Amino acid sequence: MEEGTSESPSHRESTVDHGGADPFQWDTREDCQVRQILDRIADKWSLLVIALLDNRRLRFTELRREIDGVSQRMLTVTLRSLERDGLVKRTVHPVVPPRVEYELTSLGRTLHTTIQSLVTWTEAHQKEIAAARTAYDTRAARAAEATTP
Amino acid sequence: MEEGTSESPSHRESTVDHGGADPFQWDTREDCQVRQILDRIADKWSLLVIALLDNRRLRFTELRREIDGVSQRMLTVTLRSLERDGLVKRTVHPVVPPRVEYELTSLGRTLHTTIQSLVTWTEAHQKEIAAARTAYDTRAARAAEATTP
DNA sequence: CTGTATCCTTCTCGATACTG
DNA sequence: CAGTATCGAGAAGGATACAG
Repeated sequence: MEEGTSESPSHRESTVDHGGADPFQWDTREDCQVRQILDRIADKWSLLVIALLDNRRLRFTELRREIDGVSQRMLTVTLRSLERDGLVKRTVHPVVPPRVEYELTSLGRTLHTTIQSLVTWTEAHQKEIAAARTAYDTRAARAAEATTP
Repeated sequence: MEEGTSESPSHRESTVDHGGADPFQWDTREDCQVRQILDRIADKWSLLVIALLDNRRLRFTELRREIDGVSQRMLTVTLRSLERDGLVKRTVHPVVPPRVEYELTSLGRTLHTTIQSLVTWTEAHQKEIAAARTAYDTRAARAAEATTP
């Protein structure tokens, strides 16, 4: 597998070294911890997997069917990453044909809860964002039309 | 500019159409609203910009200096996206040389607040995640060594 | 100073084929 | 059923040059 490991090829230590006493200081470095988590939950499929696994155990094919559009490859890669991070538990039943089930770990469930606040924010503000986009695009269009009348 | 517009080339309406009464139903579609917001804050630089702009007005060059590693191009692209979404306000002072200042909008500040819960979660669980990764990698290494002794 | 335009490299992801 | 392996298209992002 050529990806999915994301074993930070960085030259710097990943451990945060806040200079002061600030409990939560944003990290301007590229290998920031928050960025790593965000990259995980914001990639194309992880969010959906975490959502669908909420309080359920699902088989590979069930996930694949529910997600609609995910390739076999990407579902595998996504699940491996989530498993590696301890967010998803993978259970292989030694039967034939193989039966593999996925479920959130307790850590995964706490992340799910946290993500909900983001979902809530999005639900609450999507109108504003849509409006801002429209306004911006309208202004941009008018500016372009002023340059080329 | 070949990017940054992200004018959803989707064939479907973006407005959410939950079938039932669930206040927050996850959307399995690709053009899900939450995904759009996540893509914004999880791209390589937006999170840092939002973080640095917290309660401050900064000039282009000041942002560039503070972010460390961002290219001129990507800072511009990032700021334009954030501005388009109504998260950042751009103020041009008609002087020469030009002076442009950026600050969070009130919408941007609420997003900043929301993101903090994710930062908090990350701070609280980064040890667990690191441990999970180590454990997974160790298991994987042992498995590989068992196949090729 | 604050951008925009272009080129070019790197990475991601999907399609496809094959396996235990 | 649940993957793994390989390949290629396209997007993202950095370097560089130029402009108002």
